[in-house]
Amino acid sequence: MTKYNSKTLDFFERVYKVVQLIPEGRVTSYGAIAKYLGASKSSRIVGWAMNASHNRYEIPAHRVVNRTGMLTGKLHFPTITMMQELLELEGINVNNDKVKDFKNLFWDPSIEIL
DNA sequence: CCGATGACCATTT
DNA sequence: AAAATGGCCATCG
Repeated sequence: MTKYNSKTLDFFERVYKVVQLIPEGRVTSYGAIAKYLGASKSSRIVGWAMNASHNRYEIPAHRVVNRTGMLTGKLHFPTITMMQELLELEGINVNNDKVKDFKNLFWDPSIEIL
């Protein structure tokens, strides 16, 4: 598949690490992850990392949404309904591709991780 | 090498 | 307050 530079791979792995730390029933945003990694302006690259996460480890990408709580990445899943189903399995209510109580369920790594 | 695109976000108008 | 614009950085044609 696509080849990546060692630097990029390092950044990707850091992203995966944070994503894997997200507790069940909680969600976070691309920007929050980028911020935690010290690259608050590189939220787009976090999205790329998630795109590449398919070939990497088992990443709970369904717990990562954009800052408004919308399931923007659901189109990249094997099936467009999988993301929502996975979230609902964890007790997260999804309405019209948006996470309900997103503000309350939001998990900020830079705050929750010491 | 250059221009366009993107699972985004913050600022400006 | 809603909509447009810019920035950011890696990937692709």
